[in-house]
Amino acid sequence: MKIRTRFAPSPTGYMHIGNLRTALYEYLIAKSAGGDFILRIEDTDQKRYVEGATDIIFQTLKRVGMLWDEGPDVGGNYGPYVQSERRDIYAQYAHKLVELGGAHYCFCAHKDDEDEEENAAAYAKLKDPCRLIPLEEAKKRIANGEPFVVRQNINKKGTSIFHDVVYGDIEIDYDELDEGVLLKSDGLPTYNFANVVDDHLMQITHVVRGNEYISSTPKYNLIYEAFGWQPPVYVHVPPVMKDAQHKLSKRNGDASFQDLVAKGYLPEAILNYIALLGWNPGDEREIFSLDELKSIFSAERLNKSPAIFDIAKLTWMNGQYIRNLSAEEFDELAQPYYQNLPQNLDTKALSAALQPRLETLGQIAEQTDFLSAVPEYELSLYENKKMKTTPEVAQKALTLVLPVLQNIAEWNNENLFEVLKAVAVNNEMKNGQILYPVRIALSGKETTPGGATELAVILGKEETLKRLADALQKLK
RNA sequence: GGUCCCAUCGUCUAAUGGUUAGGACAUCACCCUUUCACGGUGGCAAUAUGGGUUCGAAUCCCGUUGGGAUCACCA
Repeated sequence: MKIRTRFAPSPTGYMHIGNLRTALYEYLIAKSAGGDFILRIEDTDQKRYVEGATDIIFQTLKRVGMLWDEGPDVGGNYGPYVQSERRDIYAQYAHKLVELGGAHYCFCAHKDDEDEEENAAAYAKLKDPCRLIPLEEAKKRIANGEPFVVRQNINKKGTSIFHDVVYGDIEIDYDELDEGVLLKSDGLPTYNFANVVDDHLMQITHVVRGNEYISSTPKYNLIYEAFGWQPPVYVHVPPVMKDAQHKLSKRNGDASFQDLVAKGYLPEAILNYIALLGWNPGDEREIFSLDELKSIFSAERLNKSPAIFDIAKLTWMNGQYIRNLSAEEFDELAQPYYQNLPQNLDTKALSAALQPRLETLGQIAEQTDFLSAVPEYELSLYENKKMKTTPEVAQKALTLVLPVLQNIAEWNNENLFEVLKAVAVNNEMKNGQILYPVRIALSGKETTPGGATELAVILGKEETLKRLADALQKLK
């Protein structure tokens, strides 16, 4: 049978990292076996619906290259793929489930908000009195327009056992299960019902979801059983954590996928990193493209315990991705970050200097701030033990360098370096005694992307000479 | 609280009864070097704990401790 998995997010806002990882695993389980990956939007909670959230889901998946075979926009044979458009289907199956003895109608008034939990506990533990209402009578009340919900029946006694790919066999007593609402009074299903009906109707073979659903899985199996349906293979995954105690969540202001992209992380690197958060290939490789993951992924290697999201390692990995870019690709990705720089810069040279020095594109700003204008700096910056420089040495160096650079034949790194080295030799100075002051004079910073000659190339002849002259003034 | 789940360096993890417990990030040192990086070499660093089982346990069993999840007309 063809493997079919689905990513079924609620459109409640930004795509967070845990969600994206779940989607990745779903995608990989399907694609590593030549199966289909389906996108379904679970918008049955109108209160939480956020405008535009669906677009973010589409864009994010496309951005990382996880294309879906069926979904709201591309269609498919099992649509619609938006739950709010499947209302009639759920109602039909809910009534059918009542007929089959798997659920009952409940007319207890629902008090909004406040005591919701106490409210629910009362029905769940003491058993809903509405269970005793004869079916015929219940139908009459419904026909009369009385508001109702459909509540699951938990009739079984003893222990439920199910198998999970990650956690193995799990046993839970039926006593622990409560008779939750399957169809709300607004006519829409709860997750508990919608996911079962949809997964069956859409012929989903593998259900991947957070391990917080483990304890309610027996309830879903009861529904499958009542309908005579085959339950899917379950793959419950542990959460992605912010620290040892807390899940990563947007509530905490933790970074979402788009936040990371905005900070200059590459989508490919983010995807690569999160794949490794709870999974490993069994050998020591760490850098993978999505295509490579497709060919080596195996759900059996998924981990049971939560993984803490470590931005430091992502940052390192992002640096690896940046370095693996071709010079052209990097230059193109960097362009948006060059917007505030002077017009006449040699950005090719700038990109070449930046590429090996960056871990995120967002670092471009701090690395290039001196290009617009030399920042204020103390003369003590010319002091460097290793280079054997002092402000006095610097003054001498710049005085010697200025006329030489004015007459240089061609303004490129090779020439500049040769010429400056010659200045050092001719004056019995160390290379560093010439080059270090030049670099400081050009940048006003202790650390820069590139050495003296590279900065000179980036700035161009005119600006370089101007900055050297300015620095000399300052040193006098 | 009941129930379920989890537990290897600071972090991500490997080792499915026999390894000097391996790798990566971070960190530290050194090398390279026109600063800083990149790159290279090396160091520090872990089986939560107590009992079993076994010739032999990170690995299997039990307890303890710690952590998480769940107990909604949210998903």
